[in-house]
Amino acid sequence: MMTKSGERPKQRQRKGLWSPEEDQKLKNFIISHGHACWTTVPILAGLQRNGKSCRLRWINYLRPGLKRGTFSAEEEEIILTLHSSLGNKWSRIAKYLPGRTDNEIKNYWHSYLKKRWLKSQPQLKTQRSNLTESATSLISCGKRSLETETLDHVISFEKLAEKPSSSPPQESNTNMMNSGKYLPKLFFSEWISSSNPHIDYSPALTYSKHINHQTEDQIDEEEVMMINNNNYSSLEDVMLRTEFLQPDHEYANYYSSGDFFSNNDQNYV
DNA sequence: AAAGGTTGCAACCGCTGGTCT
DNA sequence: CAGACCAGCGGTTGCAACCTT
Repeated sequence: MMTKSGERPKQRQRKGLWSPEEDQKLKNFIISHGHACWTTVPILAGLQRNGKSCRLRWINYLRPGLKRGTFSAEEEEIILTLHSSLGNKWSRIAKYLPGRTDNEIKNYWHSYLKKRWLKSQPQLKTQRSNLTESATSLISCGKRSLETETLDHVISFEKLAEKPSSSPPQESNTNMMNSGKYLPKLFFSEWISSSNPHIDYSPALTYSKHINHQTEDQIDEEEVMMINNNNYSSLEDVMLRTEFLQPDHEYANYYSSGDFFSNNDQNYV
């Protein structure tokens, strides 16, 4: 008999931090058997955990190829750029950061966000208060936290505004901030609907090309025009269109495919 | 030195969407 | 078609480590 969540009746399942022994058991089991069904993994591996917990532990901690330690400036840029367009879609952001997990990125964002907020520049405070004020009336009816939701986008926008020469030639970032031309679309991008592929993400789209490690020469004029004219329907369209140019492309797919079982066992000791 | 506050991060919880029967 | 199962996602919580007073 199974519960609704697919778990077998508990024989007192453990919670909390994982011990090194549990880690080893899980790691050994998945290396030798894979994980066809997570609900059966703890049973077969002899762990008093639920499948969800095992999955999370594997993905966030035990999976091979995970990067540990602080984020590089480049990774920060990628997160900020993608977040400004995608919102809190951590798993989607994580796809562009090989070796980083959605949980890690999410945690980093919330830590980073506070620092940025405290360090924020005086001239942006007015703009921020205007933004949060206008946002309050729209968001107050929702269950989501105004501080986290609105701030996320304000901070993202700050980052975009700071970029020195990455703005589209026809309009400076400062002007974008002041004119408010793009603000509502970007600021409320997630609030409106993060799943809507037709939302206009112009500023982030324009800036997104910089995270692909490409020089201007590598982006042909047609693509620049398409981006600036917003002919892509979403940021992912841009990313998908360019990701095959990235050296990390195979690396990123490698993790999502699970192919490491077949050819990367030498990573284990 | 100790108490209280803050930060960072691992893990849990509840929800959603896809798949299967 | 409906319901059950399951994986995955994002929000939230708990707690240890660190910092401040």
